[in-house]
Amino acid sequence: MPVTMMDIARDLNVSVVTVSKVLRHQGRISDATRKRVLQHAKKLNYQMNWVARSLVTRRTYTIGLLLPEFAHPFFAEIARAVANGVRPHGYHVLIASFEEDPELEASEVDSLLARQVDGLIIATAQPSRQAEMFKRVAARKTPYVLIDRPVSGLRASFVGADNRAIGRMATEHLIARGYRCIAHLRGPQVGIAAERLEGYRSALKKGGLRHDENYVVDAGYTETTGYEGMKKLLVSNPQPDAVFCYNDPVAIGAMRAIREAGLRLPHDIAVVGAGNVHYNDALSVPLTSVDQGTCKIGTLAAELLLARISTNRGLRPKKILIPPRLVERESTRRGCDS
Amino acid sequence: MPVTMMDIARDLNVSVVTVSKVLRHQGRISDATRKRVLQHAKKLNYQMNWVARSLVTRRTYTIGLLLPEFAHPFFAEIARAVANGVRPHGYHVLIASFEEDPELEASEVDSLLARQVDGLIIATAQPSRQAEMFKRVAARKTPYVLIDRPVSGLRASFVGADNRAIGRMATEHLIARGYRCIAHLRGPQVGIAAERLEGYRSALKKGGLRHDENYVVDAGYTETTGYEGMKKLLVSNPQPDAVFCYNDPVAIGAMRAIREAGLRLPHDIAVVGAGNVHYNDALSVPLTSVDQGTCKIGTLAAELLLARISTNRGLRPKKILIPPRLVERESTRRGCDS
DNA sequence: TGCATTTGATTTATCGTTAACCCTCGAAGG
DNA sequence: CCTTCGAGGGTTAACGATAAATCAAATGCA
Repeated sequence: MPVTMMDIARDLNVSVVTVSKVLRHQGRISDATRKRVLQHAKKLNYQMNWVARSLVTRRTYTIGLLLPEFAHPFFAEIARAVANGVRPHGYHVLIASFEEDPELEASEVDSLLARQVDGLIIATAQPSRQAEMFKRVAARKTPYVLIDRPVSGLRASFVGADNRAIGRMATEHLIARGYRCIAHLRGPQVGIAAERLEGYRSALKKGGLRHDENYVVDAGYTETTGYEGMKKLLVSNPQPDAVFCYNDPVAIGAMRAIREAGLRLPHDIAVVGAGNVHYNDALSVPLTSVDQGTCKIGTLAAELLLARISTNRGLRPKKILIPPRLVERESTRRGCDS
Repeated sequence: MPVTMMDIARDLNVSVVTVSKVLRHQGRISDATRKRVLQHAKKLNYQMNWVARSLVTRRTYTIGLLLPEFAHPFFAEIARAVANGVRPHGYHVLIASFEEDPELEASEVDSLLARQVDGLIIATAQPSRQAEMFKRVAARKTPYVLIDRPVSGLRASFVGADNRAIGRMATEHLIARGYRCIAHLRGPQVGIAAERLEGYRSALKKGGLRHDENYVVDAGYTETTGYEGMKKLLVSNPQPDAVFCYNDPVAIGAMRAIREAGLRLPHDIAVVGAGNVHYNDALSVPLTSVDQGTCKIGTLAAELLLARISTNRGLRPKKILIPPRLVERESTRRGCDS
């Protein structure tokens, strides 16, 4: 029912190809006919049928964005950056979230491939060594870029935070502020958490501080688990005077536990988070946090992917680590209030 | 390069149509050939080319989701609900954000239509009476559902919060808790804010309280503007003992202003927000808020749209208002601490 | 046996565009 | 006058699927 090139062609007594050429600014067309076509197209309010075009050009100008979960502010911001990054180049974004379910993830990847996306950006939840899914993507020669969660042993482009640096920076900050007994609420048993832990350790070592294994407690990645984790830390002896938390929600949970224990923040215990979510300022004690450059991750991933798409091969995988940035707030400012 | 139906057909000495029928579970096919086709398809790792299918069936199984902005938790959650809502029906979501720019919005709508989406879900920023964009959508007979922001005078389906009820519920709650001098930090000059204001007024009236125009102050929709707005309210005479805020960020800003003025919360002034963002619990004084059923908005919009798509016409526009729900926290619990 | 019906598959014609090649006509050049 | 060439188009054949119609062989039924 919508207007097609044929409608224009018929009305103007020219061939469909001529119309197509005009609309693509391609081929030799006289100014006269070009004008007529353009004018009539506008009059009929013609809109390209991208499905038809895609079929023949084999390009959809669509990229797939596969995320574990959108509601999370981190991924939401990435989605935003990706969409804004590809728009100027005429691309659109087909999103899919898989709620941290690896099987759903794989099936969504297949769907996106079937829809002929030109490229994929994935924050994967595939268990390591399970490269089956990526093989299928590679088999189609569809370019893809991993974000946030690297997959060891996979020759693929990657953009993510420098988690070691995050751990190091947070811990060094605490040391610089004079804290000496620094604990860590670590995240779930995956690569990211391990790297942040490693950064924490290396900073302690470099600062000449003893590393006590009791000061590292599993705390998941939510506020609740952070709260629980902190309660465990509070009974250790000696009580830590600072905590580096896996992420901001964990830090928020930890702060609640600290307050409930009747301790003052940051006077008795300082807290650093990671992620720098935008409401950190609004907390009772604004939270010092390591910003992981979320927006940049999305932007760079988009850039990288578009580069892969246009120069269709020859490029070797590129890994980009975004350097973190410390945003200091009240939760680590002992110097100021005591 | 990818495997096509023709590859399968050639290998098996059957026609392409036979393959197509098997894959669609349609038409009469003997068990023998069905099995052969299925087996060979799996062996070649065949994946449907949805672009080709869409061209002939005129259905892309793709819906467009147009949002003013994704990073906002409200819209992020809606996106999530929509995606999860349509997935079981085989649909995918093409997203576009327009950063509150009406012109960009219109151009994105055109792009999505050109990509032949089966339907659209839009949280529009088109100025009222500017239905040009919607006319183009309607001209294509592409079903669409508006969310969150209604457009007056447009015969279109809509799903959103019941803003009058939100204003009423928040205010009634304050009245029930014994507050008598209730102010309102209102949002920007659009429909939503006006309705919440209206709800606020009607609750005051119903509660037999006098309505003082000085108690209604513009406060935008961000924390900063909320902070500024509250400072103005604090110098009014008599000082209000409760504030209903347009949304949670505004409420957070207001709470900061209250604290900075040396007043206790909720003892001296109570605060209610709206939106019930998920970090309200983590604030210094957990914020009472009116939940607007964000998730439900997305889910229902998806449902409604799919219904329009499948029964292609005859349905008259349907407007759904999600009834709000009050979530009480510390910020309005005077009874408890005094 | 003869004719209608069912079964299982094939043929043909799109869907709306683009790629690749072909055609025509007038002007230029020898 | 004949050839050549380029400008300005047109023709034909995909792209990878589905819809609709058709067909041959097997089956049913009187």
